[in-house]
Amino acid sequence: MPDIYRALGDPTRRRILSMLKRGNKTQKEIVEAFAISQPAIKKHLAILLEEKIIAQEFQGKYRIYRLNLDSLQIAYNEMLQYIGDLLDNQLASLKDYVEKGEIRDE
Amino acid sequence: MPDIYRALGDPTRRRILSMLKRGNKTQKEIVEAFAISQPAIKKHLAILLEEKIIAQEFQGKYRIYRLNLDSLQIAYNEMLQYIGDLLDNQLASLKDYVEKGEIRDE
DNA sequence: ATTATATATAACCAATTGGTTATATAAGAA
DNA sequence: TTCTTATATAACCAATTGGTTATATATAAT
Repeated sequence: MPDIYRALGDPTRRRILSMLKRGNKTQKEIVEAFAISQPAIKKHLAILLEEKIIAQEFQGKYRIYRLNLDSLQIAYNEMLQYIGDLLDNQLASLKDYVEKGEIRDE
Repeated sequence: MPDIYRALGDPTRRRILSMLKRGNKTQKEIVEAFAISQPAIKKHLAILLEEKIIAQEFQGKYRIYRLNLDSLQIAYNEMLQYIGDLLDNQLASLKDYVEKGEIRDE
């Protein structure tokens, strides 16, 4: 199982995910957006890949990274559920409700 | 700021929180529920305290631990917001909606 | 006062993390 | 082919983590 806590447990990794939210990026583009070295970024990407939060595409000498929305969604649901339970939050069930389509905004 | 990812990043700590959900516990009770040593549990509790996810009460020779629901709620909201944004999830705003009281189930 | 119990602390260990610099490899451009 | 660029890998480092055992301290009970 992907460990979402590990994946999101670092602020640099969270910033990388936010970048990818706004569009797929090559490793070079990501490296340039940060003040740390290429190998350091590479390690963060490796962890995000390992936890299946992002995916990689090979295109010539480039590596193109994108969010893996499916597994993010699954991880999100689990966290929502776990912390929601701790808080006796009805949001988790409300969420199911929304997802089943009973509430639509379109 | 409390680091919720650090706090929840370990399965033993998540189990401790689930225990505390069902009622306040002394350190001894927590130790007895796990197969690891008292100092190991102590360290987990120290991290949870540090991140303000739990609170401690001194009662004679006992230490009584309880969930800190306030900071859990804040951390929860932040995570909800952050990951929700990544997913273009309307849940965050829906959540505000619920919290403002426009939806009631009682 | 002694003993038992709950918690705290110290010292240690192996693995992981987040960074570095230096260098190798792969692909594209001149 | 040579040069440049993008990525990968290796070796290193300090700090953190998650565990251990042994021991100290504080409180309560006999």
